[in-house]
Amino acid sequence: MNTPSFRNWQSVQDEVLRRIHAREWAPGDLIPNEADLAIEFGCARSTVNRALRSLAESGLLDRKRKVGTRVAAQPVAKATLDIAVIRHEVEEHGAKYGYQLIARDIAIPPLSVSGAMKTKADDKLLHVRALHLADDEAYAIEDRWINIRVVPDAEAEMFQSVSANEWLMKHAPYTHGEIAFSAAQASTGDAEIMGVAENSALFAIDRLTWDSAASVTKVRLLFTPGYQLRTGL
Amino acid sequence: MNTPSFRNWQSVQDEVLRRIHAREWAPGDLIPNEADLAIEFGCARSTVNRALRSLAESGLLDRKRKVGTRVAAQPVAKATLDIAVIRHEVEEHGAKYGYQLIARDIAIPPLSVSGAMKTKADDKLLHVRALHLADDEAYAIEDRWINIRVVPDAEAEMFQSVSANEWLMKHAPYTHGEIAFSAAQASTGDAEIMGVAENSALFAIDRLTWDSAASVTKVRLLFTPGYQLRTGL
DNA sequence: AATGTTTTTATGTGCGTACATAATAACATG
DNA sequence: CATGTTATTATGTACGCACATAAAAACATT
Repeated sequence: MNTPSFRNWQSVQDEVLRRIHAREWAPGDLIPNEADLAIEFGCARSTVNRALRSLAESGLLDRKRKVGTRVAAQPVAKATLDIAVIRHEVEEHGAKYGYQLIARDIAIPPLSVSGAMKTKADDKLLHVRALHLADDEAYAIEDRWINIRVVPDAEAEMFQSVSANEWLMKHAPYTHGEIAFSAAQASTGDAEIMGVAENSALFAIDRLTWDSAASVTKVRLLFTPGYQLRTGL
Repeated sequence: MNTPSFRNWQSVQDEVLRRIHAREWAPGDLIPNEADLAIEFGCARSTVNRALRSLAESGLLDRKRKVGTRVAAQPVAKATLDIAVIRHEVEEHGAKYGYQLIARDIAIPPLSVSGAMKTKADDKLLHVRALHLADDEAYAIEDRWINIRVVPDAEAEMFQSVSANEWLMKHAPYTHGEIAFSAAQASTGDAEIMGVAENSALFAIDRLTWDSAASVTKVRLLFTPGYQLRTGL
């Protein structure tokens, strides 16, 4: 067997993928070590390392020091979702973006919110509710609480024409966050705003972002029926 | 200012993150080039490269040859979801996993399925419907079509005790796939099987996987109300 | 047999150099 | 002036070496 010499990490990766896929290396199998592969492929070990590391990151390989590299038995499919600003999402679909502020006030949030955001139960937060439109039709309802202790500038912003969704992206950095996807039934009020049947199944995204130890904002986005969040595998 | 010498790529990354977060490098800003940063940090350029490349992969930096590296203006939040085998998902919640086959037959699928799977309209596919349980309660309904031309072994498998979800992971490799998340209303039949109210809002995952140019399987998973798919940011 | 210690081994990472490549800027040419 | 050509520059990556580190295996000790 001649070795056609794999000079770059991508081609090494492709060859590894081919072998996994052709079942030359079956799920659970231990594959040769980096040094041996480097010799076989006619490249440096670091090149093999780059290829395998990247495959491990995407969940296709399991690597352990001293033990070796094995093909993942249960290739946990890792789907990476790009959560963009809603305006961009709409415009990328080729639709005209629209925005309407529904309500804006500073109030003491329900305990579920102050609890999740770890603010004091009697701390006032900025509460913004808005509607995002695509081609003049309801696209998503945004219900957001903003920690004005962390983002004091938000108090001066009326969110009449710029959505909190977009404003915060620019003005409030965050260190980490949590995101959850679920399905929810449209409440009477939401159904009316969106112009859909009551109890429609809505796609919901709940996001909570943090700046170090302090919560920045908590938002729930409810999308009109038919909305799909898609990605490749 | 003394430079405390950043010896490994992680600490370089942390320092870069700190500067971005502290707005020393604001969104949209061009940051110093790798060579300069390497000098400043007292490490090799390759170490800086590793740190910046990784940040670019996670969407926080935009890099272009010759142009340089800039802090992403709209840090597109990339959420990576781990889509595991349902049994594992259930067991990780500390619940007892259960499985029930609802139906299994070989039939001509509706056009929506043969169209998406790019099989001939009169090609027969293996159709499996099953219920996944957690602590003896309905967890998710699986409705799956399998391309028996691509996975002939599936024809001999009855899926009485092993779910197609799990069996395919082991026996049918795929090269790529698409996944979509949405919300759906429970049909009368599904509601009855799951023991939930009709028209409940269910979380739906649709997945279509390919082996090169041939479709392997198309599946829709409907989760009982309350289900959440979560991850960090 | 149970426990602690040392060796071995495969991955993880750092370094410095070299060259490849994309995109821009500077320059030349009709 | 418009257009084509050539430098310049920052990232991208390959290479070979060195050493760090985790984990298992081999060995020694009680």
